[in-house]
Amino acid sequence: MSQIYEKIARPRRLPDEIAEKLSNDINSGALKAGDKLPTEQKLSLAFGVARTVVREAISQLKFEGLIQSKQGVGAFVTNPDQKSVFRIGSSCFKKRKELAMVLQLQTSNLSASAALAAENRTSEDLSALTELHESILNSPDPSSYEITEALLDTIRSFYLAIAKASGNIHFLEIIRMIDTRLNENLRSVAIKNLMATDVNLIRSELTSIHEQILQANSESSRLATRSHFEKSTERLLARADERDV
Amino acid sequence: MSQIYEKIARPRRLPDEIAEKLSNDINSGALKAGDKLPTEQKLSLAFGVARTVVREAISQLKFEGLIQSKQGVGAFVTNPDQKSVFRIGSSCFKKRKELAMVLQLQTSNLSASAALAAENRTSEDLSALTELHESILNSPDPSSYEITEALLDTIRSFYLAIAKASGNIHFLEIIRMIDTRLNENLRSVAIKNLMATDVNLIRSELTSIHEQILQANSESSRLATRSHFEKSTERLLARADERDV
DNA sequence: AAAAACATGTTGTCAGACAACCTGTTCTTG
DNA sequence: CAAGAACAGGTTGTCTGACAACATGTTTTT
Repeated sequence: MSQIYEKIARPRRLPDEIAEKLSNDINSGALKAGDKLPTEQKLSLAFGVARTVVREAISQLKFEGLIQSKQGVGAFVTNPDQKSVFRIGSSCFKKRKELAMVLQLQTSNLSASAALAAENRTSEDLSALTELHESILNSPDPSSYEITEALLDTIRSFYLAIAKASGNIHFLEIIRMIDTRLNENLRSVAIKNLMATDVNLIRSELTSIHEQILQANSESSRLATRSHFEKSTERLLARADERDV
Repeated sequence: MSQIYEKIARPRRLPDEIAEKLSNDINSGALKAGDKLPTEQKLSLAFGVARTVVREAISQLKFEGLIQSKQGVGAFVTNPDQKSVFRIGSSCFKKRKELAMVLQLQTSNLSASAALAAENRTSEDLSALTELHESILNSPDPSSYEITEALLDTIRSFYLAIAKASGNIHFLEIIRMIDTRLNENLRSVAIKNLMATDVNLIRSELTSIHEQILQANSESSRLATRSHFEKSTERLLARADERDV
């Protein structure tokens, strides 16, 4: 969020590529639950890589819960309800409809966080929220790209502060994860969208959220947050409709 | 859900052990964001295992987003806000308060799913929901452990059917994941709790959810689901208070 | 002084070997 | 003949050593 010029274009490693191919085969149904994977030797031959590479790939998928392996027998695709992690793939930001699903998820979790925050917020949470809120109110109107970028990050921090104030670590973690993925895939769209929006509208929506959490009004916090996110989603999707995404 | 006698006591593999140790060091703060991990050679020496084992462990943590590595330089702990997966560890079911957090998360996501389900349900979704609902209504009252077990699984399937009917794959996946973890860690408590509860109460709550989704009433579905889950949580926590968890 | 070459350390990949384990087959033994 | 033991083959788990690819700091050359 703070550092700039990061994360661009790291070269893909072989294990990652293979893990993705296997993962796709599983998700696409080419490999069904209970199926036995080809042996590591066959896979390494088929992909033309060393067995260690295949093993690292399988190790990742085991960690994710997609695969279980038994020594001396083989590796098997597990039932989908044995997955032990939740992740959002990069492919989920391609189409407008898929993007909408991710935003629905974020909306749901942040609304619930806001409701909990109204009940559980500590004084540190409150001062953090207030500080970010003031910063948003006092920020210059988005004219340049850079200014808008800073505003966006402040708003994102405000969201995360709500998640933290909920007192529920799981909400913080999942919201943070989704925020990260959204930022990775949609940052430029979000910024352009923000530049084309009436910022005072957003300010008033966020003020309402802040106000309700401040007053420890759980249900109102939930509704204000949901309302804000649903509007934000509409704005973003309208924008995403026109262009790159 | 259907198969019995599973999942007990598989021997831990070395990479998993090492991944967990490193993961703990990161979560406990012994390794902070930006820190450089010891080299693979030093780690393999320190743990007394081969470098391939260390590499598999690191590969898992990279996959999780906890670590980034640069060829020729080293491996580094990433900021917590770069994690690309969401997972709930087994430690989150130990204490009553931690369990409550997991249940809050499930409540939030299932409520949102129900609201979406009321809008997006297909006819297949409806028949699946109706069938499960009828099955719950007609189920014998929980007397024996086995009967209660079957009822619990039917109710769980009903929840998952709601998630599926939302039409949002992410809700289905995260709800399924949480359900799996809850079932792994709390199944026996949940069954005993169900045996000690007035099942007609639960039946009427679920009927209300079913009814509202059937009538495509989004907000009522949301509220009915939240209400049901909050009551369920209370019942379960009261029970968990007394005993094993 | 700047650029090129080199040295060193680290991760990424490769190849081969053996250990641990599972399964089915064959052999032994009662 | 049947039950158990021994064996054989295949697969995953671990180990070892080597080299390639890359980054960084040092030395040498121009």
